[in-house]
Amino acid sequence: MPVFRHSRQRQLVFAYLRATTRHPTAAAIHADLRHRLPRLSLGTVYRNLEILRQQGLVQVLAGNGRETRYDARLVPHAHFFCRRCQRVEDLPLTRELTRAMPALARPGGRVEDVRVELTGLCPPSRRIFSHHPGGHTP
Amino acid sequence: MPVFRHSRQRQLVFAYLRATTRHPTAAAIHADLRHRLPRLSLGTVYRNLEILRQQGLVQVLAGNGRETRYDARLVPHAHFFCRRCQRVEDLPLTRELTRAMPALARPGGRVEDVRVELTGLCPPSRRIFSHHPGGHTP
DNA sequence: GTACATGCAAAATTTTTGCATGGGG
DNA sequence: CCCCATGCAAAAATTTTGCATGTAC
Repeated sequence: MPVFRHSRQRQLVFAYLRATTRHPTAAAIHADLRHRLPRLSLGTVYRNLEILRQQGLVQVLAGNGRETRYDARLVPHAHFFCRRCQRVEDLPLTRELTRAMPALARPGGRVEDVRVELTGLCPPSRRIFSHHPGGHTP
Repeated sequence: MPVFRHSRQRQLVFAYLRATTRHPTAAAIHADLRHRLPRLSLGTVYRNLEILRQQGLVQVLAGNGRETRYDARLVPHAHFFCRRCQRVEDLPLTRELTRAMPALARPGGRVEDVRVELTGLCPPSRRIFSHHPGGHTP
């Protein structure tokens, strides 16, 4: 296992993720960081995200859509994907759930990560949907 | 919303998913079904998976790797991704958990799908890992 | 007969990688 | 100094789509 260094790029990617609550894609991170570091390449963003993930500093959100999203919050939490506005929202996980989930796995293995993802409509999006004429539930 | 038809291809894709426990990727489904239907195209597999998902007949697994995997089991269950052997295994979800999870969401929205995914090492893979010389925990 | 579905191939999208060069420890 | 990291561009991998034609209803 290599000894990872602290490059400016890696620090920026990590700091950016820690500071946002938007669960950005790699492309979004790249676009935003380019304002500060114009020569930053998308490949470098991907490479750093993968390294940070290996270190357990970054969580990967798979989601429904096709782009992978990233998150650097350390406390265990779930994610809510709104299928209309495409936003991802953090949800607190109860202690109870946090404890109950690794226990689902077969004994003898090793659980390294737990992911809870809900999909649906967030409250504002749901309101918009029900105001639409032509809804199929009059 | 279109009135979906029952084409041979769609029936095959669905029947295949119902019969397997391997959580295959679109490419794997295509490869296997080609033995029965040589002219089946990968695009058609993707289109049908998307339609079946809209109907709630197929669940999409996001996982860790880059390919999306599919599942047609109807009972609520979790998934365990082994990072070594790359297999995906079903885990039963307790009634309690099944009920507790939609309740995490903010009231006023609508939860349409819940996904629980664990990542780590399955029991056989963990054994192999600990037999490796050079492990860092002597 | 109409609208949905398919095969095929091309395009679009997302992610990874090879290589020469730069820089942290 | 020695690796690790970067930028850049090309390649790979995955998913979507346009179009002519087929087929379920």
